[in-house]
Amino acid sequence: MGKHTCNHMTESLVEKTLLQLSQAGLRVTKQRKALLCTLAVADNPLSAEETHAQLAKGTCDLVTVYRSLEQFEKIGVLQLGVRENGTKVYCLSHGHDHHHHLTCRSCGRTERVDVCMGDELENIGRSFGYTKLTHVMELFGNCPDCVS
Amino acid sequence: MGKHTCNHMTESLVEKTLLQLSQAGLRVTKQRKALLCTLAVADNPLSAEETHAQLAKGTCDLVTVYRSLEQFEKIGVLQLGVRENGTKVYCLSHGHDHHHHLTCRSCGRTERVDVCMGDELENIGRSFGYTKLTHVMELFGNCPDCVS
DNA sequence: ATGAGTGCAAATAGTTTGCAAGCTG
DNA sequence: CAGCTTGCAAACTATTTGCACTCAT
Repeated sequence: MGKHTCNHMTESLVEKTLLQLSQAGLRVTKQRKALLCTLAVADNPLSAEETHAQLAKGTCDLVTVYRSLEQFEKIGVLQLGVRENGTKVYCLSHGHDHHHHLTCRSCGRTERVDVCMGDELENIGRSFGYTKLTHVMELFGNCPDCVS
Repeated sequence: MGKHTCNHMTESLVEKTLLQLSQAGLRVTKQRKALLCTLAVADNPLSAEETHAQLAKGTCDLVTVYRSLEQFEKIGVLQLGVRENGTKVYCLSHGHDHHHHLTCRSCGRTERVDVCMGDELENIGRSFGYTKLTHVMELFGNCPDCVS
């Protein structure tokens, strides 16, 4: 499986995201390109460690992954999630299609859940007078292969 | 503020919860009583460290807090949440009123959000063939006093 | 009395910070 | 060439594990 090359389908997505970086005043480096490429081909949210592990050896230090992912999330190109154990995970915000995930707590298999009541929730937040609202929503369960 | 004594309002709730422990085959110890008492009077979800800090000095080791909270969550008397930074937090499941929280990321102030689309979400999970579904849902924002 | 529960110490996992050197715009 | 970015080392926070001892049932 292509470890550090982007396929045709994800190429334009990465390009578009890199553009967003510049627009946000961040610099485009080979490390960041590689990171975005990895996230673009991932079919589920990745933790910093996992993202790092996907990169060709020597591409980039783990610390850089942490720092970049955090910055990317701040400018909105990545969406933040949490695992049941508290680990932070990130996935590309494909345009405006905010979504969530259903993760098997046994094997890690992940399904995409397009339902999101984020707006509804954030309106509630607004009604309390809160601003800069964000939310985290994750589903966990045992997948069909992990009936355990 | 009453650090380690339960007031009248929370007393019955703690008693009821202790009963649930026995029914689940767990033992009732003075440490666990103290833990539940602390959680019963807390007006927002507490992390293990925070729970421990509320206890009278010497009541119980931090490790015991971790172990107990985890077990309590497993038998359903506590509800698990996550902070934006991944820290796990717990609050008493007052009967069946599953709920969520809106937390100020600056001062920590917390509001209770009674809206929950958990059933809806867990049905989606079931439609994927997943079992033992749980979910985590937390809202974060800046409260009116922390416009920053 | 028997095994669940506890405390203490130590190990882990995930993440953050400091600082000097490197690269982007 | 200014300053954002990176790497390396080290510090930290949250949480887990091993083991002998204690206590609830």
